[in-house]
Amino acid sequence: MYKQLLRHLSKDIELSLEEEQEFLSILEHHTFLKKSLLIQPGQKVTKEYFVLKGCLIAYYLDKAGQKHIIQFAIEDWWISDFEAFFNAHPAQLHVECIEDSEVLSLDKSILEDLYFRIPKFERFFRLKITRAFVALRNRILSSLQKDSKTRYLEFCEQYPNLQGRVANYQIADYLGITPESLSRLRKKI
Amino acid sequence: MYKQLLRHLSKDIELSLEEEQEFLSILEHHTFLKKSLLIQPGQKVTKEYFVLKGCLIAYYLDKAGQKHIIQFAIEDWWISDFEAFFNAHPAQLHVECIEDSEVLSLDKSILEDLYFRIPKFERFFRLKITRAFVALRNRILSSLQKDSKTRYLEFCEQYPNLQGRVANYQIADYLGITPESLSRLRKKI
DNA sequence: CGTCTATTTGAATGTACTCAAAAGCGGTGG
DNA sequence: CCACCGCTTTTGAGTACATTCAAATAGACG
Repeated sequence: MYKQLLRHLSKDIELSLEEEQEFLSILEHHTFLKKSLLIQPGQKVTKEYFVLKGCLIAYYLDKAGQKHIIQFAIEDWWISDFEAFFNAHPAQLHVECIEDSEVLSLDKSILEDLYFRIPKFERFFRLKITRAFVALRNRILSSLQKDSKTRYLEFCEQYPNLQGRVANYQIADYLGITPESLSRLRKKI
Repeated sequence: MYKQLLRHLSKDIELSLEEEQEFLSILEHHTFLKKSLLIQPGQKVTKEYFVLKGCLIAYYLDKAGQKHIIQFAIEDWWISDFEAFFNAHPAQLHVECIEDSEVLSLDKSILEDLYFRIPKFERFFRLKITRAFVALRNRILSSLQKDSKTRYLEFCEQYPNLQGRVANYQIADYLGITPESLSRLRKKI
């Protein structure tokens, strides 16, 4: 079960057996049912989550009761309310399971200790956040530049594994359009 | 002149005098006239830039010849084509001075050496990219959630220092609307 | 003063939105 | 196995808003 995470780490850094053990020792394993909330607005966020199995979303619920999905996460993805996590602000987002899920959690202060002891881990998380940054930058570029049909096609291409696991109205929301509009543009394809 | 950058670093990490010297020794100083291009599409991107003075933009030029501004940078900001920089891809963006500017440049491979020698710097750049990530996440959330008037007002609030230094049609582009639309909504305020 | 660029205004167009309703789909219980 | 219920998707009609294109005005700079 932890092999999955070690394989994930090994793409960026090489760890000795002791370092692997040290890392695994600070993780906690959780299972959640569909609709469970890992994070709710207002809470302190001390953990980020690595998805072993299942599917989760991070979303903002506005005053009008409208959900705005910021992130999907399936196997091998990390999820949290990262703003709250990094800046020690109260959460603004919900993080919710949309399938029964299994995750590993990583505590912020324990992780920061680890950074000091073994800088290699700081390297790993720097690379991880850098890639996430680039992905967001491309998402913005895409929304500035392209029409919704193109963005939908790109989404399908980019996240083929999400097909069938997330509802179209959630994809619509992620893309910043209404479910009706998405339905209409899908018909034209 | 380097004090500005050291002050910037000291917000996140504490450096000894030797470490400060070591860091300064790997920087290069450049001055550029308005309209100079620091990066053009297709080039290798080996440097990121810290702005000492002036104002720069990073933008994507699409097939229709339309500019799409991804980032502004003034004093104490970093700018580059970060995707190209981090992933060693050819540049997709232009980075251009919109005022006469003075910058310090930091070479990628030299910086990575430094990370190994002094992990503290890896920490600094991890924190820097993390904040940039959070800012982008908020930009996306804002574009999913809010109408263009609200987004314009937020922009003015968030970057008061850009007032008067960047043209309205550039702000319009950054917000993803046309200059005409921006002009109309400004009239209503 | 004249030129070039940026901003504003106007009118027509189009795209995506809202609201409402129907159709499709899946799961549950009789 | 079928009927029903809730939820998702589709369809339709009317509306609002941003866009395009064109032209006029305003500002900056040599």
